Amino acid sequence: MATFVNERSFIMKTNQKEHIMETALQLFASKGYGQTSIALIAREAGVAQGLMYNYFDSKEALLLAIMEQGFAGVQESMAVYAGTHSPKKALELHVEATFAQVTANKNFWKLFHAIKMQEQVQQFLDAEYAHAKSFIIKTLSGNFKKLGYDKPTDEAKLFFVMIDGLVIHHLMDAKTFPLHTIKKTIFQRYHI
Amino acid sequence: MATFVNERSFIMKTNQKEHIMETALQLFASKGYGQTSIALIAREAGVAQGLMYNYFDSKEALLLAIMEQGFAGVQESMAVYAGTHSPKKALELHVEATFAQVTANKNFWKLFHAIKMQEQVQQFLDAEYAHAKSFIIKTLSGNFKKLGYDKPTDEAKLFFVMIDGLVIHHLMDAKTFPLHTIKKTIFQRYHI
Amino acid sequence: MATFVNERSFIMKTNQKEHIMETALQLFASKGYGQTSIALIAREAGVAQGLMYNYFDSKEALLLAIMEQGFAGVQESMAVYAGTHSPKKALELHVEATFAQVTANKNFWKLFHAIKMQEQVQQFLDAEYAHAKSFIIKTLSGNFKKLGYDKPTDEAKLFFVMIDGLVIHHLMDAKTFPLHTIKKTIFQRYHI
Amino acid sequence: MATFVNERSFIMKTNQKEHIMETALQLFASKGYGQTSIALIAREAGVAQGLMYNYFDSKEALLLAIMEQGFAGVQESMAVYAGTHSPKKALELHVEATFAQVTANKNFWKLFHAIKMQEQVQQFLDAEYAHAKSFIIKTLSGNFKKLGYDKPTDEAKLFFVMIDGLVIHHLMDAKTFPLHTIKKTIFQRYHI
DNA sequence: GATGAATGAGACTTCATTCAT
DNA sequence: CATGAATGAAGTCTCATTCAT
Repeated sequence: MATFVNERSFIMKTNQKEHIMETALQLFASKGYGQTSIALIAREAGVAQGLMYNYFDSKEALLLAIMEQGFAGVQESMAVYAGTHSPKKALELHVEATFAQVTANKNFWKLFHAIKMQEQVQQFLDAEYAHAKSFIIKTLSGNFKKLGYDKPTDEAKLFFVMIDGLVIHHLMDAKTFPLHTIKKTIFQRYHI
Repeated sequence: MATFVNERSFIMKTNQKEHIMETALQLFASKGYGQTSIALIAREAGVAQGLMYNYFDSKEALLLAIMEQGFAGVQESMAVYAGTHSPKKALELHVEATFAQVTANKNFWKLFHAIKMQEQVQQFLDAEYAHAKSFIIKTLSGNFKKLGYDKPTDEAKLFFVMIDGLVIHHLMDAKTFPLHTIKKTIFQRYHI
Repeated sequence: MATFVNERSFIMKTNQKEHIMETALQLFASKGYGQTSIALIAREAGVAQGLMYNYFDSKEALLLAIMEQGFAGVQESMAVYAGTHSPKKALELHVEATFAQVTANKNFWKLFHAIKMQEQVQQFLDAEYAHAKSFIIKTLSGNFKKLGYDKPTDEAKLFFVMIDGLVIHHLMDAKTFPLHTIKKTIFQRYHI
Repeated sequence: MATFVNERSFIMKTNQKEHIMETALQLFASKGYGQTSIALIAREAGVAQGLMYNYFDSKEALLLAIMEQGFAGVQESMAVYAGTHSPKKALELHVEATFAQVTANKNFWKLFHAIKMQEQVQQFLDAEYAHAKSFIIKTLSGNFKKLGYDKPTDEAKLFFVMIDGLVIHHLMDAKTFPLHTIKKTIFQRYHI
């Protein structure tokens, strides 16, 4: 009996925190971090303003928690195709995984791309992001080398910014930039 | 005499307005629009806070003026290669002109890319930006068609997001993403 | 059996109430009443926040309870030398008892002296404090009269504020104002 | 003409800042620092809340400014009797100057004594206060030595806490502890 | 045009207190 | 009795904007 109560209250707590994070993510993504007030998040989430501070030390800590959760998703997703593959298969999986990530997590990626250019925020993103970025480029570079490309690192960078650019424009205007249609053109270009 | 005085004050005014816009652009680009206060802009520009409102109705109007000035630069730059060219030359000129624009106007493009994902701002950007975007893609598409590409519109979109992605990453990390080195890889890929 | 359980729970309760009061006193004394939150007291005492309100109606009631407990100590201590003594012995005992009180109860006296000048708090202190103060002065005055002092009431007031001043400075800086060293000078001055 | 305007606006500015400080001092002294909100100060001073922050960086900075102004008064006052005097005259002047200070500046001294026991505030008081305290005790000690007292430093400390204790009680209850009546008893005691 | 003091709405945050469990 | 999640009022502070000079 007591166990049941504890479980339920644990679930409630978790849900409440999750609920706040989801509401905040949605608002941050659509209005921007700076334009989203704590008051609005609380109102939309249907909780009192003060409750936010039971779960997060500050508005910035809330943002950080959201970002970390999002990055955790990326790492999971990257782990999927980390195994040894043929270089072509690896390129294919990178694209597929990236698109799947973005599709499943649109709000997170909108927020991420909106925020990443602001110097002040880069500090706490850099630890996680710069590392992921250089890891991806190194991996891509290895694959392009195996495929006999002339300057594999430059090819990798170009591939990376192409995927990233496509994702960014897809997030802003999904109709004009549909991932799965343009993906075919990418695969043709790289003979995947 | 009076004419001279008027001219001088006109010049002063123009210079001061320009000076404020440049100061604001630099601060917006480095700290973000929301994190830059009118007080800071005035202090950095060496003018009184109230003076801003002689030139701009509001902080948002100041941003709008900066954006419009930036877009005017783009149109000028696009006009350069608007003439009839061979499709390859046209692609080359597009890349060159874009990179030249970005290099000459780093702060504007940093600000633009930082701001473009926020729904609220998109409204007044859309009029100018969406139009430019679709114009560029249409032009690129025409060139890819002339070059015999299979799906010229998708090729154009891919080309566009690739250039854009490269520019974005260059603005964030110029050392890892040098425009002129990676440009060569682009030209090779498209046989330019 | 039931009696035993009741006794135990009664003891627990008493101890817990005492424990909360002691924790609160220590925090009030070191951080100040206003700077000490209920949350902190509960955390330091190792109990739930809500539990406080089973024992005390409010934060102010907790303070009041602490103050009353402290004053009870004073009255006990004063009872010790309330008997008939020679006037010199009475003065001596007053000093000794005061210093013993302060030494045994540093936190309470720190809190008391930090709080006593705030008008708002004086209201509920006044009932207890003003009475004690005037009682002490009256008693001292009687002793100085017996000793043949010219203006015994003024002497009593001076004696009182001297002891009080010494205690206050001792509480703030015990090294510079050691009670037992300066006590000797007092005794010499009054030929005790 | 322009000079006149400048002068007047300078005076206005100065007055406004002074006016806020005086209002704040009065409220801090009567309600306590923690119990006095910025909103109340602004309301009492008849200005907007935001204006406070044109003159003071924070509520604490406002307190600091008030304290510094108060201490400046003390130093001025101490300079008056800093010259060479007979030791008796020096003691007399110390008492007179202290009482004059307190009488002229009741609110400041109420605030000071209410605040001085709070650990957190002591940090920025210590620089100014601890120095003044030890200077006064050293000076008094010199005088008591000249007068042939046995343990001049302990005498000085006792004298100091006696004056301080009297001031504190006078500030709380001026009727029971009138400075000028009790002063006579002090002077008799020390044969001044 | 130019100044900068003044405004006031609104942001983030804290915290005593309540209440369902 | 005990918990601690939840509340909501109130506090400090920021900042775009106005206006008298």
